[in-house]
Amino acid sequence: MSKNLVIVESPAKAKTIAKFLGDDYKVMSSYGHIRDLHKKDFSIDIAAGYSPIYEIPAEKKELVAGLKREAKKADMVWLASDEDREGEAIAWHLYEVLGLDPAKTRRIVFHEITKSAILNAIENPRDIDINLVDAQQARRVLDRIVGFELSPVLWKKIKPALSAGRVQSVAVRLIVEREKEIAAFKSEQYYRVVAQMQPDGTDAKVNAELSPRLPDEAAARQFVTDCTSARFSVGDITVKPVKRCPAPPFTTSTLQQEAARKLGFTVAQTMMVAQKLYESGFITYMRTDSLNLSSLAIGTISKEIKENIGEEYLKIRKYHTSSKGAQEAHEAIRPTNIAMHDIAGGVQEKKLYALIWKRTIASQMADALMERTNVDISISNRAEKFTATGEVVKFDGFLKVYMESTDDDNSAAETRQSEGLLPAMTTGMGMKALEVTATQRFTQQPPRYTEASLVKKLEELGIGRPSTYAPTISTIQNREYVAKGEKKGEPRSFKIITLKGTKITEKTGSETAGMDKGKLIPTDTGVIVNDFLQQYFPSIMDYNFTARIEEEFDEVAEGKMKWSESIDKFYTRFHPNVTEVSNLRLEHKVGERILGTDPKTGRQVSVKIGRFGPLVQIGSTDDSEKPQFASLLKGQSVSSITLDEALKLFEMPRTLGEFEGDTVTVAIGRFGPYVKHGSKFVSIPKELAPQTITLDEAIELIRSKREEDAKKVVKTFADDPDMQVLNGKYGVYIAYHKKNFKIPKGTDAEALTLEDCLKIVADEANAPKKTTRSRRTAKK
DNA sequence: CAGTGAGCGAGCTTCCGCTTGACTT
Repeated sequence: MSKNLVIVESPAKAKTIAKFLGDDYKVMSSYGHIRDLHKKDFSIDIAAGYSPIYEIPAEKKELVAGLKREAKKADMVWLASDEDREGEAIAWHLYEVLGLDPAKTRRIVFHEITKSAILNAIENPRDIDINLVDAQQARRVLDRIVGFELSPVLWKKIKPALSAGRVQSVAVRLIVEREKEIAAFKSEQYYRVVAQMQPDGTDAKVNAELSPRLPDEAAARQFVTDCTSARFSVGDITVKPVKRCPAPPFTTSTLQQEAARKLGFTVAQTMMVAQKLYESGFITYMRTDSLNLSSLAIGTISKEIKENIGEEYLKIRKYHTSSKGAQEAHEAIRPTNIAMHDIAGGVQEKKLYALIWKRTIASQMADALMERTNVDISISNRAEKFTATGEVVKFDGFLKVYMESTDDDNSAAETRQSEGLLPAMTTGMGMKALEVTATQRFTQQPPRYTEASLVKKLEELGIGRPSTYAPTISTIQNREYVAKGEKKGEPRSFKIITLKGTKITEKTGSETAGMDKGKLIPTDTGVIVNDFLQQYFPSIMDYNFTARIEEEFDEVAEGKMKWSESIDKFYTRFHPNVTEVSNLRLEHKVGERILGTDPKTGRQVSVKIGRFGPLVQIGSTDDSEKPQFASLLKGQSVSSITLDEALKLFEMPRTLGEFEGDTVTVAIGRFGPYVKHGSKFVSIPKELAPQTITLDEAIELIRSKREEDAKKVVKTFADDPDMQVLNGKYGVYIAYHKKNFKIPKGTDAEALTLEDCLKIVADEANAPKKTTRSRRTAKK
């Protein structure tokens, strides 16, 4: 029997530590927090000094009972949760819930999972830091107050089931404001002039760019014309060394960014794959904001670089976390064993591992040394100068293994000219212009956020934590505040003026401007909720709200302020504000826009957010006659829809005629336009418009839908028409009384009898709802 | 891409941060 019980947060960590400690120690995991405010109740007793009412969630009861049993048996309980605010609170909740004896309880922390670090921690135990616990309670209570007081205001004023919170609402604000910047953006034209030059007496070619850029077509034309009679000569030549440093090792946020850029992963995908790598023991913990590498890791990385890359490539570096609110309970994300260059596993796991491996190695490698040469080329009849830039790598350093990507792919393309070595040139040397090209360009609108660039921005603002970046991104999409959208670009033509030899030609090119795919775009609901919150709760929406409140929590952690005082200061201002806004009698519904009057009825036409999303309304609820409603179509927006477009939506449903004795109608539903025939529905494809579709086209759709349905049915039974074996997205399944059932693996679906099917249905119904996995299997 | 095709009502929704399952008919 173990004399000691060690409790850590994660089971994977528990497994590793158990190996170091031997039989006298039993190591268990708390799986994060074991206690929290009730999921659905407010659970804060405001009158009793904001006292939180905690409960152990049902799914943790069994776990807690197990911990309690083992704690009773142990001579000493070591609380080894992370050394940050949340970790301290976990230790305290364990202490309280397990009813631990102070004489037989120790709080320990270690910064890396090595035998010496853990033994050292055990040699140096301390008490639970109650100030740090209080700072966590303040954080928890504040977030609950903000979320649970603000959200109901939105239900009342805008639409049910919406949500607001300290983190998510600011994330939405960033996206909404970026979209407003884009809408207000006016692109300006300029002319970029590049030339291909040849130093006299050589056949070398040099690419050079004019600086500054030219403002308009007239200037560009004048410049190119001037070039026909100009003499070009080499002016100043400057050679300077340039160095580049490697990026620091990965944190959660930078891993999410690089995996998005280099591998095309979503942030949720990155975290899932990283979790697998962590559980398999390939990488260190993946939710971290620390840039630190353990001394042991640095040792093995050095060895790896010296042995396999070269001693001159080694440069040991210490990185310091600069992001606000970093708590550094873990290491940076790195391979647990750097000598392992490749791992066994799926394609995604291999790719992500390779990325982490390279980044980690590169972070301890030497700077890359470059030599950049700038050559000015003067023009006899103009004040501007061309510049040719050459860059040669003198020592590749970390670039040998890894190079960080940037979000801005345009700038990379524009500077491509400056790569490589320049031919030998000397000041005063004459040059010939082989070709001069002036191209009309346009300034770029601000970029929309991607999931990863939003995470980066949130981290910069100190909002959210490594464990919440991915869930926050999911939440704002699930609430339909933002969506990954596609923006079709606008075609745009641009002018190119070229001088070749002595001949000037002009032509027009075309490109697509402002196209975007997979970027985060606010929905109508997102914009309206954001504007509402900003108008009535500006302090919560302030980008610095979290930073300011964190400063106060720091004071609580240092024992300079009581946590309830800090909450009281906030609540006495916030709560009256909530009450006031909640009781506000608004003249219009929030976000409503009046489009005009319906020419047919003379009634008012308006758009707003309804119970089920954006809608158009003819008439008002005050009228004696009931108003008419219609949902907006995909791609339409409350902020931009016109009266004509709105009225078109009421041309549905349209009756086309009869087919096989049933009426055929067209309408627009939740999932877009559809044809209804009797009780059957068929979606109308994009090529056909519901306004113009004919009866024949509709019948064609109905027929092809029938064909598809026929393919879907694998088997039916004469004795029971309700029982069907169908072919769906995930394979063959059984449909019975509007419910679906999966078929056991390895069954031949064709051979199923009605009895077989009924048995599968019955088994499913009898099966316990939640399979509580037996401890026997868990132990193994 | 299998299925869904509303809109008074009654009762529900909601936060952020720790951590993994056991599910994805």
